[in-house]
Amino acid sequence: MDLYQLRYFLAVVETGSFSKAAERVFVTQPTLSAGIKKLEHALDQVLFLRGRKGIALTDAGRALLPRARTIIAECNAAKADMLPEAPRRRLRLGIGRSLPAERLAPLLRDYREAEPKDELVIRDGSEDDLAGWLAQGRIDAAIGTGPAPDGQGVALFRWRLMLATAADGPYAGRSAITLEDLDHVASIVRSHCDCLGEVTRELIRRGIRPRIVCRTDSDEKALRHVAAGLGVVLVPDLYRHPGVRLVALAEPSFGRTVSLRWHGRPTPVLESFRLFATSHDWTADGDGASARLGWAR
Amino acid sequence: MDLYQLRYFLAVVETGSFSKAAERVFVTQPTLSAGIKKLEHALDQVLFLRGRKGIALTDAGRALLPRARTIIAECNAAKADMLPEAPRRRLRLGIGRSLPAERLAPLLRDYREAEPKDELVIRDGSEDDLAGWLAQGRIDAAIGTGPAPDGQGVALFRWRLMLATAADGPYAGRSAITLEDLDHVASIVRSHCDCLGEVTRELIRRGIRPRIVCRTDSDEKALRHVAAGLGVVLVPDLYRHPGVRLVALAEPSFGRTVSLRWHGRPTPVLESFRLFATSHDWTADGDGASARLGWAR
DNA sequence: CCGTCTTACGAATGCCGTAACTATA
DNA sequence: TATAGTTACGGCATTCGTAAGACGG
Repeated sequence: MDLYQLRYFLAVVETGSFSKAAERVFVTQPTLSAGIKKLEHALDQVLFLRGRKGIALTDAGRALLPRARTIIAECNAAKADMLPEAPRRRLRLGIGRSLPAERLAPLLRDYREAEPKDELVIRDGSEDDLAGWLAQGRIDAAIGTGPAPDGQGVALFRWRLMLATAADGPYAGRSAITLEDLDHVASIVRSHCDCLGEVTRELIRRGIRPRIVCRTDSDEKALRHVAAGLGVVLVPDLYRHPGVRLVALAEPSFGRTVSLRWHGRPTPVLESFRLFATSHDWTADGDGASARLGWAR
Repeated sequence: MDLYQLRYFLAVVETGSFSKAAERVFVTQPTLSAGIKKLEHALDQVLFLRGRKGIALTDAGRALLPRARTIIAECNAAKADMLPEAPRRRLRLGIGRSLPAERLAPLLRDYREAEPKDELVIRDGSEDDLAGWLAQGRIDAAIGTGPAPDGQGVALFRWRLMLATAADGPYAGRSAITLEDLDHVASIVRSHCDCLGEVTRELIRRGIRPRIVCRTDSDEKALRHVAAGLGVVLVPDLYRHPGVRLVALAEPSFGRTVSLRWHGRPTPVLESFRLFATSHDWTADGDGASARLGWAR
């Protein structure tokens, strides 16, 4: 067992792929692959299930994960301890309200562990807030769905609206639905949804009238109502909730590309964060279990 | 920075010397020396002060120590996690009452970190107790001053009786005293002391009569009384107490050799523990600060 | 055919041991 | 002279990159 192997291991877990992990640790993909193999051999355990859908942790891998995290975090902290008075780098980061916190948390935690000396200051707000703060220099960068000026932003991932329905409800078995299926259906409206305008316009254009049973600006409440069978709701596919199944919206697809964007010349700490964010595994769940794990269980 | 370097680092701290550390990690001494140098270079910090009296940790070394401990402990634990159902090895260890617990604790902690799967069961008792338990097979090994049958014991370290006196008291400035100096001096008697018989016999033979002001079987109480100026007391040189200075007993030297001993054929776990105990730094304080540090401060 | 991971091979790095050296007591 | 640590040098393991192969969508 060796430190670099644990770094490779964490990189694979955090990026969700061998190739992206290789980028993150600045080696070629075969080199990283060999490193993981060495680690697996040293522990005499298979750590990842390599499947066409991606990478999944085995039980042994899950057992190793928290230990690897603390080992690498302690190493980084030890190195940080030794550089006294390094000018503290700060990154003020604005985050769009529409992004679920549990998706962002792993990225922030991973970054803090990798760069313990950097200070991350998070603030969330609407897309308008973010644009304003960015222009005023009150934040250094923003993660959201707003447009990025040329060369001052990178796409991170894309989400699409999906229909959230009770796991035992009428649509639970369907692989996809269309807007027409929503006519007269008991529906919940997330009043803060980024796509609300587009969707209602399209519904009106097609003469579809869902039966609104609840309006809320809380995603959590909306999903709980769905789980309870009150109705259905359109949510970004990032969300997960017990008792709720997500069904794809077939024909007109509503969605947003979430990007990291900034204003002016990127600072060093921003470059470092950008490297992390662009190679992050956005499909993973907040607790480290992979969303792709479905195929492995 | 690399794992093997941290292992070297811990070995040096725990054994108090480069040579003994090299034995412990099964490399030659130059190899270990180079490893430490690599670590110091990687962290850009001097970790050890090499003096003629031994090794002392620098501030940087002290800062690194707890992190190195958790890193290595987590690594060992991770490896241990991967071997499920390894037949749990148990070592029942008897410890003589005369040994201060704070001297033994570092050894036990270090061993537990190095071999997290092994189970250490500690029991303390008098030397007679230890001998009896050992013969009955109720403990696997004993650490104490009793004699070891041939080939069934190894010496660990030797202590001598020293005079404990108040730091601001009359003897505090002396480098050594003789028994004669104790005539009519206010003295405390540790009634459980291993050497009590020898000492009193010698005092009587010489016609020396200290003035007994307190009898106790608590080392802690005795030393507190000394610090308060009640009198002096003879204690093993292992002891430390705030406000108490130890002065050597010049001419007749009373002492004991502490050894690890067992009965019959040593088990594998005992061999493993013996390796640790024989290369342990018995001069170090319980909190990891070195007793030899005097020369470095 | 592209994306993803594995296998194969040559080069460079670096760990390790032996041996010689230095310094203190 | 003995003990403790450092420096010098050669052997060998291993990490890394490049290139080619296997595998599925």
